[in-house]
Amino acid sequence: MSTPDDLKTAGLKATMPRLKILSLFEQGEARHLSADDIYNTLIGEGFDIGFATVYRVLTQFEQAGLLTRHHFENDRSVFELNQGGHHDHIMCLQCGRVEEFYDPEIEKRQVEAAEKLGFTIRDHSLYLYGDCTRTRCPHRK
Amino acid sequence: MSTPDDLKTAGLKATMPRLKILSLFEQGEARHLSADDIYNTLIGEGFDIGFATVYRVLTQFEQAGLLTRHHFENDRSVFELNQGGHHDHIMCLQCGRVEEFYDPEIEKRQVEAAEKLGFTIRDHSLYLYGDCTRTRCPHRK
DNA sequence: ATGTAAACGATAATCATTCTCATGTAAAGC
DNA sequence: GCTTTACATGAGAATGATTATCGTTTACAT
Ligand SMILES: [Mn+2]
Ligand SMILES: [Mn+2]
Ligand SMILES: [Zn+2]
Ligand SMILES: [Zn+2]
Repeated sequence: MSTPDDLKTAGLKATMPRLKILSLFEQGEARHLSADDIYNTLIGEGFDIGFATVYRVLTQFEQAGLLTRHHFENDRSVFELNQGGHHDHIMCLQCGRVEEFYDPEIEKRQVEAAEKLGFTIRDHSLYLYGDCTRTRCPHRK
Repeated sequence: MSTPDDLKTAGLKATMPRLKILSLFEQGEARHLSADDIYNTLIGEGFDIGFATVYRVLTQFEQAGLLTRHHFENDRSVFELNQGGHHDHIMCLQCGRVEEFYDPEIEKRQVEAAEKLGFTIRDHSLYLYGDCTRTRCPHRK
């Protein structure tokens, strides 16, 4: 559960929609949530909320540094709680499962590649797409 | 300029819209073109074409292996001719300039990271975002 | 408790992309 | 060259995610 102070610290008023949304991430059912996921979960719990609020709050949380927004290769954004530091993602094209990884050598070489071209990196995105190699993908939908 | 055979080889009828679009990439004014870029350029040249055709043809070219589709961190897709092999991209957040790079070590480590997680990579996307370090960004809009 | 600026939710608007469908055309066969 | 026909095209509607608008509600400082 998230506490009102989590929001106040981030410079945001502690409103009910914000607390509910932050809680969804903190209680950790799933690490990567879309606006749609959040809207449907909260409506399903009987909490009255609108898409406008969901999108507004997600953007505010991103700007406040509470969440990171990801653009996988489909059309919608997913969000993830900022905890445990930066990492990159791999998604199974069969079942949609997402796993995380971090390779400091890749990170370093990204900076170097940018420098060689006269750029200073501010951000980057790295997504791998593939298939679970297990005989039967355990997450097949 | 593109020749009808370029299309026939790819298993596509040599129609006027397809030839025009492929030529835009081959004559190389810009390496990275959006559907909007293509539509506006052709309309500007007095050639009558619709967005439906532009999007349809771009998808066909992608499936035929003639083009690669890129999703930068904005909302629209850009396309690039498949020549010279795979590479990744860095975009200037100030002026939108795009440069290309390729680091075999990064590529190798991506495959290894995937293997460790039990995945076989089929595709990946790596985009760096930053600023031109030159005193005055030469491409500022 | 009250006042006020901020936040909310319903709904309309955007915008890139895709779909529908009536018409046009490339190229295969005569 | 001329038909045939399956495939391609362009206009415009539809889609789907996200954003903007706006009247109402609420957090919270006074
Ligand atoms: Mn990374
Ligand atoms: Mn790459
Ligand atoms: Zn899988
Ligand atoms: Zn620049």
